[in-house]
Amino acid sequence: MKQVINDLIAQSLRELQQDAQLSSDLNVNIQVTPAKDPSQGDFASNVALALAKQAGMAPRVLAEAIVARLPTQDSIDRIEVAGPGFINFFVSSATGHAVVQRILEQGDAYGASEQGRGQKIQVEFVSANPTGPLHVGHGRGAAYGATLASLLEFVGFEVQKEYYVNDAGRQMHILGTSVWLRYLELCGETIVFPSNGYQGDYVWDIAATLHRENGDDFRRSSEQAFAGVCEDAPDGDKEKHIDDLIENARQLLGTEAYDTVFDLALVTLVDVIRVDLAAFGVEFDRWFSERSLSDEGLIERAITRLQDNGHVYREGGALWFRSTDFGDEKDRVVKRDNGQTTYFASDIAYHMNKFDRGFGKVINIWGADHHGYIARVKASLTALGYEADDLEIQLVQFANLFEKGEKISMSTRSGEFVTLRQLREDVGLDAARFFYVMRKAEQHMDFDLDLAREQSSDNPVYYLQYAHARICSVWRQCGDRCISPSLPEARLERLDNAHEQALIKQLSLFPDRVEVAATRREPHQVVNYLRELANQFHSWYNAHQFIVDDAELRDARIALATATGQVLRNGLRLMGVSAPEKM
RNA sequence: GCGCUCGUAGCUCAGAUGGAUAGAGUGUUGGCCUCCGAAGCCAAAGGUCGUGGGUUCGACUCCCGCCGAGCGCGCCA
Repeated sequence: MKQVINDLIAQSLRELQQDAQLSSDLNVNIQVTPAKDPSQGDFASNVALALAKQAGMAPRVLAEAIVARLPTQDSIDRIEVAGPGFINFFVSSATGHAVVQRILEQGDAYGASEQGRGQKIQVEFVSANPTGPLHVGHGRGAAYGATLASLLEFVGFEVQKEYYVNDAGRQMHILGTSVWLRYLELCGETIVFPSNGYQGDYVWDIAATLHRENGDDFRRSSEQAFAGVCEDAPDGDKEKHIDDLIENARQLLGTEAYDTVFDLALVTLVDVIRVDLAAFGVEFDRWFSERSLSDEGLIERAITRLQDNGHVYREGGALWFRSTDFGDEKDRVVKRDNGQTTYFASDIAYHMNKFDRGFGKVINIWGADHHGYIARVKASLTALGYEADDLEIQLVQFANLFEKGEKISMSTRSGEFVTLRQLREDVGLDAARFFYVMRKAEQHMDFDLDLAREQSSDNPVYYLQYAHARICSVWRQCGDRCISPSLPEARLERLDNAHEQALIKQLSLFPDRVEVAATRREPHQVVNYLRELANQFHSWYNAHQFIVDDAELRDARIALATATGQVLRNGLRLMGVSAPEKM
């Protein structure tokens, strides 16, 4: 409908231009928005206001001129000029009835579109280091990314969901060594666990598996493990301490055994993460290994390409990428003086690889703490000859967990954190998913555990689900009373009260809101839409009886209720939230 | 110090590309079930949109200064 009105206005403007009432070189962006108040019609446009200056006419005069040239259209009953120069459109009720029909016909597909047809888009999200189970901090990115991916798919994009596994860094070595030290303890060695090691219980679990599968094969004495190691904090350097331990582990175990320990830790944790995410309703199409980049020579290739393009120089024994040429605030090292490539070099290679895989658009969902990397990654893409704007980075702010009015603080290293699994088991999948996407992603958010846990009216997720359950209940009631509504022949013109008209209009807005949410990468728009929809349904439900003796009216109302249920279901599905028939 | 994100009702938050009277939820107060699910509905109260300037027909929205919060500024990953 919005599009129809848009076209009408465009046509009117063309005519005015042909008649030379308007100059032909106008720069117009026609804006049609749903009206806020029924007295202002169904849709409103501010073109006259926006164009008044360019046209050299008073807004209201221009508005009248536009209206005079608007082609007539069955779907529009009335057009008015109002306020400072708005053009208000009153849509005919038949148009609304057609919407209800369409929803019932299209079912799960109502709201879908072809906007992104033929375009490949990648959404990379979560990508947490596999050094421990996911915690609640990762949940927001997971829920946001999964919902965004669903939205993009719904509007026709070919979407690939990817998880970048950081399996090559120092953190992984710290994890591997932490596992090995715990294993030594299980073998009977007495050790003082490094303050910088991973202390969570899961490290013990992996160590136990290691011991079960390998017996004492990897046992070395505590004295050997700690030989020549720098002192730990508080008196020593805890970073140096753990690095020395890693080096000792490598020496004592040899490559093969060391890799066995390392890989067991990696494989176990990636698996834990995969299972946690699946239970959270989030599935990935691909798990991309950072190590595979170097295995396949992609990092060297990326650096060579930068070099060939003349964007690399050597200084102080290291190789630097001159990212300042592309808007970064300082140049970045890609290869250290010890010959090792940096994490950033991997990132360059990874993004190069993404675009080489044919994605027209790549969306990275990052925690807000990574914002400092945007400039350098984009710089590298430009330097390699890619279009940096094809990489879109969506930052997700942290969510602070609150319980009993107090903030819960967390630390991965110490093992003190609420895991995503605990959260889900605590508040339930629906509430967890819903709470995470309820707010705009870049907004700092307080996650109220008590509220999420609450199975009461205070919990917003139930508000939507309750509306859906009520609709299903109406059908059950019909069954109990041996009434079988006939939807296809429903006389929808019987839906004439204000509640019904408001509800129908809201239903008609769904496809547009989905498109806006997808285009602007704002899943919370869907949440807001559904709350409005549920609110309109509840109001109507309270004001009118559905199951009435008048069969015509009854069928019409049940048709509208059913259509509402369908839209609620479609919206909730996008967010990974269930639409229960009873609750 | 520099940079990024943000600041809207007591609390938690919506308000794209500037548009009509700044909106929900929650909390407070008062109503509504002999009736399809009261996990619901209706109403009232609640605001200097952090602050001071600027741009214009019009600013929560754009520009500049200041205040406050979170995060980031490694040859770590």
